[in-house]
Amino acid sequence: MKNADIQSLLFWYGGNKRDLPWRNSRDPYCIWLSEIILQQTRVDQGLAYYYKFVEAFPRVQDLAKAHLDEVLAMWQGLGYYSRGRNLHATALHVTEIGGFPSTYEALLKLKGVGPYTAAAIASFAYQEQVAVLDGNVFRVLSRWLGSHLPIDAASTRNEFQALLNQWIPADSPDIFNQSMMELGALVCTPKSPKCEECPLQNSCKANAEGNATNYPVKKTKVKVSAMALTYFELHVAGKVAFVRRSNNGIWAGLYDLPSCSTEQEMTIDEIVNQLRDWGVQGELEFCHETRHLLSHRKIQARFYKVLCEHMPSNEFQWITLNELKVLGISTLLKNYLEKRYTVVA
DNA sequence: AACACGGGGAC
DNA sequence: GTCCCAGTGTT
Ligand code: SF4
Repeated sequence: MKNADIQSLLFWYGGNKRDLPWRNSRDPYCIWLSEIILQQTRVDQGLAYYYKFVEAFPRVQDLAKAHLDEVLAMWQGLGYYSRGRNLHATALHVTEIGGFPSTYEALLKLKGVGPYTAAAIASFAYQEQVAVLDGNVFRVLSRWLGSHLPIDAASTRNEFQALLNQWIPADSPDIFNQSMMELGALVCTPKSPKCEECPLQNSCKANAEGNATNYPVKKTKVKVSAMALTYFELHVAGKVAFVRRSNNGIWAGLYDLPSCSTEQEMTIDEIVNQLRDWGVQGELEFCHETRHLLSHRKIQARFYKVLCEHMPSNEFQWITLNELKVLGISTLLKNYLEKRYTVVA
């Protein structure tokens, strides 16, 4: 990219940027928080969470003092819950070492901070001359170059990163980074890019070819596998059995009804056996069936209810639906509970 | 290098 | 239905 292109880009940004709260700050905490929230997440979706977190935890020390369950409850609905767990762990670590690291290389060592986020914090908070490379920048650059290299190959990332690091101006690395991302978000969009409004239109190869949507090229497509999830609402004396999901896999660390994950729908025999293993006795009632889509899973969920005759001797936590309000649960379970109990989980 | 990991908006 | 979003961690 020539200097004139970069100047056009920066000028365009000055006149067209959105007013986003984290852009008014050079506080590494606010920038870090916003960047974690916005990983694979649209600004529109993340904005409310950003306000919620900043209000509840104005400083990184406040976030460090919170319990992980509280953080995950606030993260509920945003997805990619390992972000919430890493957010809390990093808040503890940063508080421990007395503040955020101030270089790209040091930021990269933080949990939940990869190449994109490290570059974002380093450039936005500390004006380090390191380029961000996110989905927007990949798309803009792939089109501008007219590149047929798959953007999900490591070699392409390295190549793009080297070009950007060559172009990023020393006196305004933060503005350059935000300009590239903003251009991808507002003009060089995945579908129907507005090339006629683009500050790079005269130098863009894809625009010259008149086929911007031929780019970018990807080699992999995420495959969606089917999965059956059988949930059990186990009641004893006004309380319901819950478990805390493991720190691996889907909805890691969230609270959940006891459930079984299988490839095929569970048979009644399998269900009866499972309940016997748990020591659950009582009449089994089928309640609800629904489907839930994740990026990589197509889930068929079936919900059963048992009014237990005795307290099963096992590892469940028995809580009231009211107590559940302060615990993080999946959107699938939240939708179910809202449908059945009109509670706000 | 390939895969796991959410949810929602736009088309 | 499809695509993909201010990506990172694990294997
Ligand atoms: S001219 Fe079109 S394709 Fe090229 S960078 Fe601008 S919006 Fe993207």
